[in-house]
Amino acid sequence: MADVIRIEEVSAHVGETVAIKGWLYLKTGKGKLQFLRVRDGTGIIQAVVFKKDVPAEVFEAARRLSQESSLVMTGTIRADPRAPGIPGGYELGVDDLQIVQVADEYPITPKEHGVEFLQDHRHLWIRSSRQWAILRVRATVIMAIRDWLDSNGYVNVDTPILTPAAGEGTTTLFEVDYFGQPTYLAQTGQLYNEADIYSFGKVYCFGPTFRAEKSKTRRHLTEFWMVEPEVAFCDLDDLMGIEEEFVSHIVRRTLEERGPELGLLERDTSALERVEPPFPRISYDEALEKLAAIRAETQDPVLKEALALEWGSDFGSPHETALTKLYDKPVFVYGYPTACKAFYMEPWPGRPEVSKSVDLLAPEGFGEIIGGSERISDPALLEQRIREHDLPPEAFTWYVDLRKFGSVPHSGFGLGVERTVAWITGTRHIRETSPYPRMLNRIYP
RNA sequence: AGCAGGGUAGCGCAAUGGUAGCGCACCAGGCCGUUAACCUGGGGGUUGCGGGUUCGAGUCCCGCCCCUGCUGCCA
Repeated sequence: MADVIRIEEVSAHVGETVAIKGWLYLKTGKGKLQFLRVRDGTGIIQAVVFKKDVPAEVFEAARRLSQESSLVMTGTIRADPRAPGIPGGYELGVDDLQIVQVADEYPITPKEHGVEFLQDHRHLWIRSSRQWAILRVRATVIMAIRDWLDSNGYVNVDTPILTPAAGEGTTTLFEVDYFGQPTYLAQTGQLYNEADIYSFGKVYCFGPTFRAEKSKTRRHLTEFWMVEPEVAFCDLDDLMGIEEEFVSHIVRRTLEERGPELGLLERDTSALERVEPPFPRISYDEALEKLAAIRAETQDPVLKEALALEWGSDFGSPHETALTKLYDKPVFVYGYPTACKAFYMEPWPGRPEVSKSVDLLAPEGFGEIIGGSERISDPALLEQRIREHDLPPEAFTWYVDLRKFGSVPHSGFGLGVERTVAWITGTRHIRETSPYPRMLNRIYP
């Protein structure tokens, strides 16, 4: 039997007789000619079955194939500019064809479907070319994340998912019964990261996090993946430098390795090619001024109302969108009011009402993909903040301990994988960037 | 949680209070280069659930369930 090749590598096999194992994605029959578009997991290729070139039973088999039927084809690869596929431009002239299974009537057709129907069939929907491309990009983003961190001196030290107390008292947590003791699914690994830097210097944790927020928006999941680097002897400026190198690397790797997928998604890659350091850095105060200016200019009363903001409040979605439209690459906003941020953030020198925090907002209206800060290094101040936020001091004894044994300025951030993939792929709703998204009202399949 | 929109064939949609229809998918037939092919024919319905108004309800009224979009919260 001919060697089995992967569609991804088809250009290296022109003129050869090969075998391809896969599933029928689409069939357009034409009398004595059958066009089969076949997926194998690495791409899609058009296979052509001519009645005069194959035995009658092979042609009959091709005619019987239903969408998603599994098959093994043997034939010759040829270049043909008419041929669709990923990558396009090549097709298989079929000599022989074995059906592995004729699929039952497949519910997802090439036509339109509603959101609920597609989500109910997520186990099948992931085969669709758009979903396939997004999830391939996701895998590359994850590889680029690990690659950059591993090759820049970060040690991967994963943090627990079952935790005894809230990481950031503010958000709602999923409670689980841990042998009779109430325990929570982690919403961040940051506090443990802060312990780990005192052993390794630079660390990151990477895994799923859980937030029981009743959010129903295009940018929220209740279970999402987050990578959280944490660095000793690192201030807020250093942190922004790390973030822009890190994010630029992720984008560059995706452009290098997932061109066909981004093409299928019709992503404007010129916008991604501009993502190189340095990124603009604006303070919260400057951002407020820019928003006020946009607000003064707009004729749209709805937007005018949505952009109203007092000093001291955190940005909402409309503010982020308006702000990022001013730039053609990701933008840092730093120095948020202390009152709207977590308890552990270092205050700005001389301005206790401002924290040494920084968010990174993705361009084109995709919004926040990173949240980070310099952490409090003084034990007395940290204890004071725990009291001010009404957190149970006994749960944070170990965390305060870290400030007593060689405390140093340190900073870290969390990057949301799904939001980053949504931005890079140009996907409007975050649910398509997770293989099996968990949301308010969605836990199946 | 708030505001707005929606639920009719497997899927996407239509239907002044008066015989529930169209496209896709599916089945049968035709077609030698299709790009979500096309042509001819065919089967397929408890109109989300419960009550009410009416001679008559997919359509109007009340309650409930579910979905979508946006906002808040955040990555």
